[in-house]
Amino acid sequence: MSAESGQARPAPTLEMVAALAGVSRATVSRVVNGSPSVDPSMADSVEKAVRALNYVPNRAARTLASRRTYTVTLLVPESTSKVFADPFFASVVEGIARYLNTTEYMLNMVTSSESNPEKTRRYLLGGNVDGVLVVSHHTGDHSWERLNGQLPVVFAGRPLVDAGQSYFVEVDNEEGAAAATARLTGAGRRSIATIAGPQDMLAGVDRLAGWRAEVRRAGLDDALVETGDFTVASGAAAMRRLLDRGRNIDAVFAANDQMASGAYSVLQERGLRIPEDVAVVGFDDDYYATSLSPALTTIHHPITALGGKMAEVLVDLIEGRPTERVNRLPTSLVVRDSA
Amino acid sequence: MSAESGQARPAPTLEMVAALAGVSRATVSRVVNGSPSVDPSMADSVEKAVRALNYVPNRAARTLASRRTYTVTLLVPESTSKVFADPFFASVVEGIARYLNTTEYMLNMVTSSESNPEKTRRYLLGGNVDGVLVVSHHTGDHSWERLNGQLPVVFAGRPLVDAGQSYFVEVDNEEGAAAATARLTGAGRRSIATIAGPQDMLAGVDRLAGWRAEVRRAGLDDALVETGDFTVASGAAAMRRLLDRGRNIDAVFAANDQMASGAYSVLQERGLRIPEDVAVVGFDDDYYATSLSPALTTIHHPITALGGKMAEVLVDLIEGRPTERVNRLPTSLVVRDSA
DNA sequence: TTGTAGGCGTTATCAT
DNA sequence: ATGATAACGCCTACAA
Repeated sequence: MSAESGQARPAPTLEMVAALAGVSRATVSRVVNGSPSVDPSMADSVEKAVRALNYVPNRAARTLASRRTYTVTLLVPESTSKVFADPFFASVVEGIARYLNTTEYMLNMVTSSESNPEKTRRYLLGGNVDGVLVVSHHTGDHSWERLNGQLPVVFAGRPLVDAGQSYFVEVDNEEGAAAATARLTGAGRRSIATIAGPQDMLAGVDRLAGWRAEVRRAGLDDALVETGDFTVASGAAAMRRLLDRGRNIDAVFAANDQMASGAYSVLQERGLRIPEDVAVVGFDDDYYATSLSPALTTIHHPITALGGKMAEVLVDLIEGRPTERVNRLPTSLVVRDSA
Repeated sequence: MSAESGQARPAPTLEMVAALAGVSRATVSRVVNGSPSVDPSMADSVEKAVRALNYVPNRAARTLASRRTYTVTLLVPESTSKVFADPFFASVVEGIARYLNTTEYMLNMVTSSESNPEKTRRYLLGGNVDGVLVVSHHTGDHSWERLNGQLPVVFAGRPLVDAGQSYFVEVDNEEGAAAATARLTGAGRRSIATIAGPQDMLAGVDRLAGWRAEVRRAGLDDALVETGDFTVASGAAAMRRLLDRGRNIDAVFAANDQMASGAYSVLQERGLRIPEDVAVVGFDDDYYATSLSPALTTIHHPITALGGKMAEVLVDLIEGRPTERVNRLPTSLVVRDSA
């Protein structure tokens, strides 16, 4: 066959279905949209016609008439460059896409060029979208909450200061960190240090708070703190500083698995056994957790679930269903060999 | 009616702009769409009105009337689960998104559930999209080329057997492999082995062919071949088999960086120095390349560019511009310390 | 329960 | 160059 570069036969319309089924367009519309009040026999012949013609409603027409787009936008504030390579982002998107697949909503992505945020803003407010999902890495960046009241928006992570109006879903970092630490206290460890994350990031702050809460609850010293920036190297450096304090440390809670990885190397280079001499618990349950030796006991960070929940909340918002404004997802302890 | 929760003032319409500018809707439409034949002064007042009202064309209406959606779909045949976590996929998408950002096309993703490909098919052919981009991992899976002739489609990677009709863009694996090998022959290596990729994947086949071509060109033995499956472990195993042949090998071209990493460990465990005793060149220039020690000399695989080119070709196709059916992207040698 | 008819915001075809 | 006036395909009161 000769490949025409042009389009082919036009898609069947509601009207054609109506003709074939011998009913009015209104009836077809009702059947297609699952209206409750339609005579079963009619519905039947309509459905037959739909299949015969392989009819699919035209989205644009539907949107124009109903003023609903059935589209939600994934807004990526960062410069397009690196986002997609980030496994965190990838997992969130996966969760979103998976949930949306169970609905009739479509996902479309727009990376708001910081060069021209107004363009993005106008697009969103131009009636082209039913709702917005914001996944940023500047944790707490809710600058797009201005859209609230105009258009439903759901954020990943809570804002730096919760003004009580934006919808968001976050992982319960504090509880997770406390659980990680409890694994240590529960095993009789008495000198528990932590390699904290950056204190200008919510995850860093919350995880440190969780560690501190549990350590105090157990009546232990809460001064064994060194901070890193979530990288392997910073974890190693922090572990080194901790050890150089000359105190006898028998356990470490690292605020993420990468820093735990850094701690491993220092611990091992100093001849300390894991977990015999020093037990280690991480956070995130990522690639590093399983590839380390001994395998890292850590806190599972439900990133995909986070995305799924975001999408769920947004759809609820769009359809006017009552929804919690803030959702905090629980974490779980994954026990392996390091603690 | 009662007030809808959250929603606000309706977006300004073309009609409102026309009223404010004191012209007809047709004229406004012309101005907005940059029609050549409009009186400058008129255009001016229209633009003023557009800004004043912060007018944005309604996408659905525009689509309905023009029968153009300005939307392209990224089709992901795999099961949703793992795709996003794959760095290759992530980079391709990044390239696509970046290019599309320079156009007026929107990107929307649909992961075709293998459970129900017909649904996807109907959506695509239902006039909801102007074109399709297919990124699959089953290299050569062009099962969606059936859409050709109905809707423009561009694939990542060439089909197993090129029937001469589907548009695709691929990286020149063969040339890249030859360049990698030439780095070795050029340095006077005489006994050059290769750790080939799976021979049921195009990348595996092409890279082996490139190695073979260069090795023969240099008049060397082309029997030093062992195959892996692109994983680190398989690379180590292949290296071991190569060494166990008892031949004196002074260089190795690994079909990807991960297998090169595996080769490194075996080489080092047998006390062979890199590159003094055995020079190594990889392919992909990924994370492994820089984290290995000594840093790996490798072939840069332009994944992001691949995505960008795909989008470019698709848009050209949609707009009826002449375009090459097959695009082969050049690779480049990245010289580091292993060869 | 089913059909009629008006409209959703643009583009496109004609005249003018 | 500009302006009426149909479509575009569907939804939704409202009427029957």
